[in-house]
Amino acid sequence: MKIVFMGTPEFAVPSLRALGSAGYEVCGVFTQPDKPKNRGMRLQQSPVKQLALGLGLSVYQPAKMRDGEALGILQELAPDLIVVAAYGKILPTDILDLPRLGCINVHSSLLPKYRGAAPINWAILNGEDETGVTIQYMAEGVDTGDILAQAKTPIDLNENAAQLYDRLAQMGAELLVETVKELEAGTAKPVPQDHSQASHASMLSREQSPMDWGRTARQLHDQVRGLYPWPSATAVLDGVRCKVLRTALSGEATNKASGTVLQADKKGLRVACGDGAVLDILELQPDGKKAMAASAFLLGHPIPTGTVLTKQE
RNA sequence: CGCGGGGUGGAGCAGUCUGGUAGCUCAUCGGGCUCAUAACCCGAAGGUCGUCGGUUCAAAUCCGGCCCCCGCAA
Repeated sequence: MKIVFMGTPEFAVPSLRALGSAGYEVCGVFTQPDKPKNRGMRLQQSPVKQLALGLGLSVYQPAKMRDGEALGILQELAPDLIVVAAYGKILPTDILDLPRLGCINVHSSLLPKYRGAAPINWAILNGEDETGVTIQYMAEGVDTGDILAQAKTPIDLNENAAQLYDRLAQMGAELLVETVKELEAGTAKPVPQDHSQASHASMLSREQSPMDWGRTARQLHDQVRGLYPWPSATAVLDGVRCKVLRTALSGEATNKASGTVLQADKKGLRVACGDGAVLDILELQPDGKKAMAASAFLLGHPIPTGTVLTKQE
């Protein structure tokens, strides 16, 4: 069976690797064009491209999917199946209709919940205690296709988006291979989504970063781990803008105003939140510096107890 | 050449503008206090100030090259 794989970021890497390991013939890999990224604006290859080149696979990086060029390439490759995992482009129907077995997608949520760009982060941001991966047929509407398979997993209270991302990427890869086998055997049973239960996970933005101490400790904790590692939750401490990388729910209660620093010494940095619960800031990263323990930051930036933190403007 | 911050004992910072005995908080080690302590008191060890070169009587500090780390933007 010939498969064309489409994917771009790290999330897609385990899936591509798994297809190869399972013995499928990946006759072509589509990924986003190299783009100037990072300091110095150097051209950067996507993680999927790097793996594909390492495996000796043919790589295609069309700028558009709708100008016929991509369709032409695909007609020549003549895949039986197209597998998409976080490709970052929307496929037109003429491509969706091309492969004999259709186009399937690895999505990192329990569809129909969290359709869209950042399902992993939003599951954590919303305080979900469970999420998963879905293998779906691709339909015209983004993430609206019939479901071929799903796998659930609990979200640990202290798990951040990066950790969950890695786990779901792995789960997605395993579920993908199982599903492809079923498609091949003709035993797959697609189930339509319950569209009334759909929700949307929009793209993340840096505007979500500033921590509002009027929110509950749990909400802030979820913000910190849900936005990790990018764009990260941020707070201004001793006049320095810091990414807040890791927090813990102390379980303590206080009657101090939200944003009040209750403790700031070598034992910890604790802040009163809107619901009277206390958030423990464990690890942060000041602008221009490396990540460090909150206690280390305090050695060079003493913060008097009773200081009231305000939301960064 | 996209914009910017930074490299000072193990950690986080000050000192650099206005060259001249390397400072603070914490950690470490020793001693003391205490029923006891991660608390407190006393003392000690530990630094080629990223690197190479230049200016100077004298450079962490001024000038130039290089290396490394990080934030933003994309």
